[in-house]
Amino acid sequence: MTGSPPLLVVAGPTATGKTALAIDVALALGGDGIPAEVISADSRQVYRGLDIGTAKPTLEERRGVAHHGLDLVDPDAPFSVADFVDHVALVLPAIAARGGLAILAGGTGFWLRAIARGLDTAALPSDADVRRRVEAELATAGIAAAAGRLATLAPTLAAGIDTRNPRRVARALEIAELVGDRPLPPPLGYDGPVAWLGLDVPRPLHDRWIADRARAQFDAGLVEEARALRTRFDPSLPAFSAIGYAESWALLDGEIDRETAIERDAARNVAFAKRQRTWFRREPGIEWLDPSAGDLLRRAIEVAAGLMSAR
RNA sequence: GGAGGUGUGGCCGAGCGGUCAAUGGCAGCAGACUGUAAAUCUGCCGGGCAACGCCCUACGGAGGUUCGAAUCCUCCCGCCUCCA
Repeated sequence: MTGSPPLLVVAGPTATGKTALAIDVALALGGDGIPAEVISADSRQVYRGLDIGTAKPTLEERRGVAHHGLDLVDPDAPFSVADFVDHVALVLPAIAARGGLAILAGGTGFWLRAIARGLDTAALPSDADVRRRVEAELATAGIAAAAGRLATLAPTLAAGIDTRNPRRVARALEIAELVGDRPLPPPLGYDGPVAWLGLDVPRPLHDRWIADRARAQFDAGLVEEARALRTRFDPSLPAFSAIGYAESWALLDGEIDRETAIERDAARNVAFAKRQRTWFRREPGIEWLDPSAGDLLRRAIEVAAGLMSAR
């Protein structure tokens, strides 16, 4: 009846096996007659063509489990949390109608939170023209001037953001111009049972997993994928800040050798994982599991089953 | 053999007599993050301390000049380029 099915969130830093676990759980539940579908919450896997570099699960790896959140737009299309929220809002009711479980798996903490805690995107509109103007203002007048204008235009909003961060200032100005000065809306919450699982591996081991995956991606043709993408799209697109592409291009251009490219790829992933941990540390209620230790699948299935009966 | 260049903190790279424990970048550590979030931003980042100040160790090595050197001189070591 509800538009929201039980939601199992699988969080954690990159290269810890979130996707694989999500699929395993979905298959296990499917075996018990409960349709479970995976929703990827990954800000780079939404782009078509960024496959190897984003570790997007292949059709084979998906093993027949329905996936959402993948290949939503071309790399030159803007795609923000709000777009993700919209997409998921379409997917969720369908899963609910089938009496299924939604498994939201991914490393983009902000997106995970937007779904599982309910980001009120309607209260925080966006407008391309306003946005363009505000960004131009920021570029010419500078961050200090823009922050100053924000402080007078929308003191409440200004007080709540990092006024040294150009992106935050731009967004706050955009909101201020569109809806005026008002406090940020509280989270909407999730309309159904939710459980958070987090996957993490001890650092030294994780570093190795990351290095291995980086090499595997290069072996699997990441460079060729990057080369092809560059012929069709502007390399400065936000999508290509995904790890692995700049490294591949540098390799193609003869600036670095293959080993260096792999090393850099891994190093960036390690740093990224660190930022992800910082984010998830602040996320309350995560049950952390170590994929290198015990049988996390059993536990994950337990939690999933619990969610279904809590429905 | 001759001419020249170069050696700086984990890496890259400024500094070229004092205001230098040494700009900046990267990496690292900690953190923020309600529409670019694999993004963006902030703080810390030689060691020690009774610590808004002091001490120690530091700019290839050893000496020297100077009140004072990473910065000048000498020798040595390493690397690079050019001429033979």
